[in-house]
Amino acid sequence: MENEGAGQGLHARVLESLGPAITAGEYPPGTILRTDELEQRFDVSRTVIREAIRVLESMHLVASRRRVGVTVRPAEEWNVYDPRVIGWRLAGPDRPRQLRSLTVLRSAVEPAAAGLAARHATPTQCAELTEHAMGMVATSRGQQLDAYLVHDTAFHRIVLTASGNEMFARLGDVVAAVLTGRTHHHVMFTDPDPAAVTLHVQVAEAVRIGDAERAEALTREITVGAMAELDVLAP
Amino acid sequence: MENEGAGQGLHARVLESLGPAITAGEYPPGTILRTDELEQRFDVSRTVIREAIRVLESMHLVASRRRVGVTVRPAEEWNVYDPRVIGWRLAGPDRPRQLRSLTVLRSAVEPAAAGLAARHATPTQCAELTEHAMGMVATSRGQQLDAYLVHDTAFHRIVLTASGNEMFARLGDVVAAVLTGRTHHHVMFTDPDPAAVTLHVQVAEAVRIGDAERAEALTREITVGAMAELDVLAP
DNA sequence: GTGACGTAAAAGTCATACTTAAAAATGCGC
DNA sequence: GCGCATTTTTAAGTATGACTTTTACGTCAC
Repeated sequence: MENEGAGQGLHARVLESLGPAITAGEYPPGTILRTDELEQRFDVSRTVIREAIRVLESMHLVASRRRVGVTVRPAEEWNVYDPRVIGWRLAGPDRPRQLRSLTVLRSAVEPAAAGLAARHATPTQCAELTEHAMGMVATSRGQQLDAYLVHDTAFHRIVLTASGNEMFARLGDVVAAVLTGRTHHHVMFTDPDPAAVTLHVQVAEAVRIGDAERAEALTREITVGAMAELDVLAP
Repeated sequence: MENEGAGQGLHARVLESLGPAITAGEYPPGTILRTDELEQRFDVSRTVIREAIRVLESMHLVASRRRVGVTVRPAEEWNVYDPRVIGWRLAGPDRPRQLRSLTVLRSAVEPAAAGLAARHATPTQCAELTEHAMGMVATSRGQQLDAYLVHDTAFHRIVLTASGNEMFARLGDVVAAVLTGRTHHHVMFTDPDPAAVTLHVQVAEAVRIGDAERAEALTREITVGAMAELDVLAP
């Protein structure tokens, strides 16, 4: 996930404080925030608070109504595909749930993307794919998890992009976040599953020769593995 | 798609003017919008413009930099999952492309959702599913496309919700938009494909008895049909 | 109790003054 | 003429006070 950090400007600072708090459930649905209260709390002007509120509103995290105030909306109404919302939830107490739902999404999307990639990938993309698969092999043993992760995320990002579907392509950050989260939460000592590494190599090959069926099936195996892995860890 | 229309407030009015224009490609990437110029154009105060800009910025449609202005970002950077962005693009010249990419997304997600629904659907949801499948049968003949559409969208929305995955559930609006768009663009005279109607009935049944494999396979058939249908129409 | 009405509270809007960052122009030494 | 530091300038960012609009809520008459 792109680290926008505190962003620039005061409104971003307010946003980076309220956003995580709301998505963490610190303000139950229906909670009312008053503008002038926030003004004092953050010691900034109305302008700044209002702009932050507008952004939260566009994420459907809050709704602003006259004579009432800014009310926190229930989680079911949030724009859960907003990269920032995803980032905040991954950083908060809802992390396990979020990681799980994203992995399920990934399981649905990535096989389809791989199938399309087999048809549409450019020679360059095929080459990069093979390259990163090789990189994964090279770094799959001996505590090189960070280097491995770089190749892994790059690999999946390329598959999603090569699918030629813009909606798939924009999930690259999400997948990267899941993979990163997985690695850093996992037993950082265990080397990656050799079977998974092999699968990646095979996917790269299937995409290269344009075998959509095979690329899809192999990718499905990868995601099934990811789901299984999550089941072992999760509560 | 939820018709937020012009929303309330002046900033929403500005947004509903700039958003569609940008997503329609009327301002090529890199185009610079100056705040005071917009102020005059819309005859509103700085506050209003700034709030609208903040929202566009949160959608990654524009980036605001000091001493430069508000620059329009390239389409690859847009938050294409934002419901409003989807709505704007569906209403603009990019409609065919958008409809296509959403249908592909749907093809990936819905079968998986149906599989999960077979495991997690509540009795109530099963009942509703059957009810709407019946409704589709009842309205599938004799120019009742509007009534049919109501059942169709409800059906798919329930499947997505019943999957128990929040990310899937939030695609309900998207699927509804695609179905609606399909119906209203299509030959509004042709009755729905009887095979598709039957498939919906069978999906409802599979979900009811908890046959995940079958629910997934049948839903895949539905989405394959939707893709094929699109291929016939599209340029 | 119900309905009309008035009040007040909070968001929304506007205008203006001021601050800050950074692009661009300027000037200086070499 | 070229490179680098310095100043200038521009447009966004912030702060503030005055005013408008919507609307929840309490009041009063019936």
